[in-house]
Amino acid sequence: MREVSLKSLSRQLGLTEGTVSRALNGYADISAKTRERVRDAADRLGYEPNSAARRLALGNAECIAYVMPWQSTHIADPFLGELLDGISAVLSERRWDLSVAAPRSQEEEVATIERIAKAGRANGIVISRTLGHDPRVETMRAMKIPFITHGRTTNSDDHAWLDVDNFEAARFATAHLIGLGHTRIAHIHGPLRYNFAAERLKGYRHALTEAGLATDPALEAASETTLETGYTAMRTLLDIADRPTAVVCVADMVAIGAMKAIREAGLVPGREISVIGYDGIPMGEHTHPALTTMAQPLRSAGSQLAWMLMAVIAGDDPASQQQIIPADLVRRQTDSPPIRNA
Amino acid sequence: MREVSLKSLSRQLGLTEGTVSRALNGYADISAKTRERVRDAADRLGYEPNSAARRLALGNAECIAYVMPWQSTHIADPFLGELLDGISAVLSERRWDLSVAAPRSQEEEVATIERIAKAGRANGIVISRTLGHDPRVETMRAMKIPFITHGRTTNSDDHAWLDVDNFEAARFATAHLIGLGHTRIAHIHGPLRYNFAAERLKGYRHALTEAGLATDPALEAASETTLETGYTAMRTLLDIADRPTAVVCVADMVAIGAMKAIREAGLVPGREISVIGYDGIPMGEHTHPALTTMAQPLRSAGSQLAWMLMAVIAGDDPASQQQIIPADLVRRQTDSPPIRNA
DNA sequence: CTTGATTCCGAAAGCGCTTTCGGAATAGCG
DNA sequence: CGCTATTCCGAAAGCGCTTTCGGAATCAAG
Repeated sequence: MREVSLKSLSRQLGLTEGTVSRALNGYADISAKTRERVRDAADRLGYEPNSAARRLALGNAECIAYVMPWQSTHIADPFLGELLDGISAVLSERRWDLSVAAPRSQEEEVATIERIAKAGRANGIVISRTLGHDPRVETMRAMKIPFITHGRTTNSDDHAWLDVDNFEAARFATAHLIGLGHTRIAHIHGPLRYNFAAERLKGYRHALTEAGLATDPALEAASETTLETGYTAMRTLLDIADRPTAVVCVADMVAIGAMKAIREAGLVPGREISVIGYDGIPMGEHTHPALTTMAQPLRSAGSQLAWMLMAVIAGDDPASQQQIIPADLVRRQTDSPPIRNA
Repeated sequence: MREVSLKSLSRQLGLTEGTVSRALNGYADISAKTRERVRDAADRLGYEPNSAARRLALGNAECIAYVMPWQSTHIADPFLGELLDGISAVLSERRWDLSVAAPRSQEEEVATIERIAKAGRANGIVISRTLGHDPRVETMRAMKIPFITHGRTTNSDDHAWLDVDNFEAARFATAHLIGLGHTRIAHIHGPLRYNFAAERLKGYRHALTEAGLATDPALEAASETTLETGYTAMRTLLDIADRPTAVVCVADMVAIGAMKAIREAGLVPGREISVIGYDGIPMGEHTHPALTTMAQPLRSAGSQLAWMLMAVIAGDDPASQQQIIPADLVRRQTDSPPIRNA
């Protein structure tokens, strides 16, 4: 199997490389007849332009890069596949590539981004799990490379992003519990350097205040977005004197961990203590009892991100590519009015 | 921020591009002094060679591609992150790229591989979830592009692969249950086109035969590798006349689904019916009761695959890059002797 | 001091493709 | 039929880097 190049193709057709190239790329100065002839031959021989050569000549990487967050907790992210799938779907339409980098520290994250930008490896970058103040965003800004973030930062007026309305989601979930009659509502929040975690905490507090309830530091417990840390966070919440009758969790996995702690305390989630998760992972339908949660449409996030980034690359104002998606309450079995004697 | 190129760098140093290039690449015909001088300047200015140009000149993509399996069930794979992380880890040492493609059908899978090979986009390809007879393997063979598969095929003597000893793992799990005294042991298997599923089924049957027990088609139920299908498979197993007292499942998610069905039938997993999963996902520690499973070290699979593929790319005989990893029984709470009156 | 071996760098070609430019062949017009 | 406007393709430059080759300068040896 000899590599079929532009040279061999053109020689076989009795044309110049330039002509064949223009025919393939649909230039108007090639007659319809020869264009057909060239395309047929290309298909037949399975010609595919060498990507490095094309990229060099075009000065275009035809590639976007996804830089994974380095935190190890993120590695088990079940959404990664969907995200990549979504991005890849829109890229493949234009035959662009998706390159994935997995930095191993925060410094490497920044270094990776710099290298991608300087080497012209990609036309744009997408990152997720933004921090309130995110050094990655700073370097991408400095590098002047198009980018989009999955999640806002505290200062993201001028760049492209796709985010869930975290504040509103947490506020809504909390208000829902208040509506059910709860007054002692706890919150297990994520690491507050993550903007989504900080926003959800704010939303939670806002709902309390809004309803005339006092916020209580004892009712706020920290966790990572893992089952284990959700479990331990819930245990501390169970130990306090005036035990909460409900808890809103920063993530479904955290909620599942919390449910485990609740069961171990001899209580049942959704009766003595209501639990609301966040994410809408499939597993939530199958927990015992089934988890009530704030679900967000993740399936489309990847393609959405890709579309928006492509627009920025095409020259659109990044500030015009900002989109907020709502999260919906999915009521299952872990939310109910508080029990009188609890 | 003007892109710093070889030209601008060399001009600034009063040297030729060729000289600078050789200095940077450690050629011996450059004096130590100028080499230092060049490297300093390069670091200072943040020079990074343009990747397209480098690749073209080198005739080397410095990149390997991971082609995701197209099955949607796989998209929620929690291991994807670890896999990519592992691959990326070894690639980044050599400053290679990892490119990810997500085909949307079986035809596209093959087409994607062909395009990668023809366009010289990557030096090698890794795929996972191999089928017994896998068209992807055929095309990679035909394209003569180095590749490695995560999982064997029925005919994989001549290519590189990394695989778990599926047969032995299933045999061992089944034998373990037999050792506990079970005689009615069911198996929920995965889609048999997947080689791992077929192998595990074989191992299960072998263990029975080995112990002088008869295999019973009624005790073999099919599922995907999802919680839902595991649930429904278990329900059919619960309905048969002479109910099994134990079940070995093709995957942990399947086992979790099976446990749900068992609980719904008013039985408790690990008492009336023993359950053994496969994979060793973190969630298994937190199910209720905790899931006994055959665990495999997945964390290192990615880097292992990458190392081996690199060796093949470097010219090693693919047949020399084959590795089998064992799965270990992790006993938790769902395996126990059968109950007398069950 | 001459010759030959080294050391070190400049010059130039080339990787495979795209694109601009100019000119030969054809068509359109009076 | 001659002239200008079009149509279509060939020629050539260039994308930014690597690498081979040759030659000037330096060195050691005679």
